[in-house]
Amino acid sequence: MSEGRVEEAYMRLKERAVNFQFRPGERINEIGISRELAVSRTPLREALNRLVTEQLIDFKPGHGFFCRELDARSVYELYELREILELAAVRKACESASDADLKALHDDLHANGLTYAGKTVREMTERDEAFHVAIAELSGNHELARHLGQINQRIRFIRWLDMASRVKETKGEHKAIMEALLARDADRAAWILGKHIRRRMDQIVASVKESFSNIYMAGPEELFDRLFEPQED
Amino acid sequence: MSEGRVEEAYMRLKERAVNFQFRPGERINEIGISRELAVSRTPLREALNRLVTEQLIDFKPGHGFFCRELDARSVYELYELREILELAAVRKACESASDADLKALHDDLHANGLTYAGKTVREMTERDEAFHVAIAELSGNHELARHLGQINQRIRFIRWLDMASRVKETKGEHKAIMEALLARDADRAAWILGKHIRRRMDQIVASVKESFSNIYMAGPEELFDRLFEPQED
DNA sequence: GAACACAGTATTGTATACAGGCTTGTATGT
DNA sequence: ACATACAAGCCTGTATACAATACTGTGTTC
Repeated sequence: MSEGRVEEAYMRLKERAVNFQFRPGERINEIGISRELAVSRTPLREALNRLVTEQLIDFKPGHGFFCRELDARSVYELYELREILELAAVRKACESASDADLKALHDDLHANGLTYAGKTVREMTERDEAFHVAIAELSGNHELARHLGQINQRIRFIRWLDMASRVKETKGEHKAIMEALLARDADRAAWILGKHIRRRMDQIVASVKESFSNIYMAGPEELFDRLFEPQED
Repeated sequence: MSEGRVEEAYMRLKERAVNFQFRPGERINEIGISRELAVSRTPLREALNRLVTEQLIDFKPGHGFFCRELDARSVYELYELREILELAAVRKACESASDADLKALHDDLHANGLTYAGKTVREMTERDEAFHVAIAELSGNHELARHLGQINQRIRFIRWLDMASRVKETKGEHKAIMEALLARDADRAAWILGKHIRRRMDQIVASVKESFSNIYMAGPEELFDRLFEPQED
């Protein structure tokens, strides 16, 4: 027993589903994918079924599995939900995180999180998400962090689109949030974080509405791997 | 093609997993269950895999599927998470729910939600959860309601335990929350709702810690079907 | 030219078979 | 009495086969 063909298929399919390496609405051909992943249809379908409950894959009985579609409304709701969870998390973190953990996050942010020159959009988005999830973990509520993680999976593609134009502000805002955290100023931390999340929500939603599929068609891979220019400050 | 053996197995297994009709930690014998549900192991395992990502079933590669275990810490975190989501929802509901929807919820509460005499614990817990989910839906954020629903599944068993002794207060508190909602008084609604959720969190967590498995052993079915006494007021 | 019918093909849904690991019970030895 | 080793059985993990359904493209008719 090789202990994990399902596990591997699950992770690789999740990667594809999160990144929209399938086209929205596209049917997923089980035979084709099973050949690509070198597994039979049985573990493949088990993995797909896991992704269905995470809403990363759609399933229509009698028709098969399909790539999810993201509409503007869901994106809006998911951002709203993200804001709710993150604000609650940052307040709890201010209350109950240990000094050592706060310092560790601060040091990590300053070591890796503030320079974007020469980094790819993909890398910066990863760092961005990691910072936010780290705050959620500092709340001490692991279930909260888990649900935030699930939400993040579903909007990661959008964050990529957004990050391409938002790196510079992100940097300063993360720094400000971190400082408020270190000062254990819950109101200020929540205020900055809320602004940070809501900031371009409207633009994001609008861009989903009109250009989501276009952008996808243009080839997302190119975008993710694009390098940032050297930074000024 | 009968369009849904997986679907049916999924729902029936979910019912069992939510209600702890499997013992915590117990391995789920695929052959046995597949006979009971009259399906083969293939769709059964697909359904089980769905439940794994909902954390209603545990999976250990190479060992099979197991009934989840609920520890006190998770219960605490899930209650905390529930409070976060419900408070945010009730505030949004105060802002943006339509008068008609508010009135509909009010009428439904008064028609069905306030009498417990002769009802079973199961029925009252259902009504309780339905009221809270209805508020979440009134927020207009369907993703929020969905995540709340997922959290509720995992703590439903605990709510049953709790409801047996808490019906009377529940009734009054629901009424008060509904009134604050109708008045669109977000602060008051959130305050009451928060108290309502937090109220016996400590006792609940304590009771999980010591008596969860005992209570289970005693036969949960008996508890769920127990009738309430006639009410005084 | 458009709509419809039909046949052939592709694809899903499920059962079953089988190999390999896990578990359990027993027997043996200390 | 306890621990350990071994063997038998059980169960999981996965591939494959097959039936039933959905899809596609072509030809026919109005």
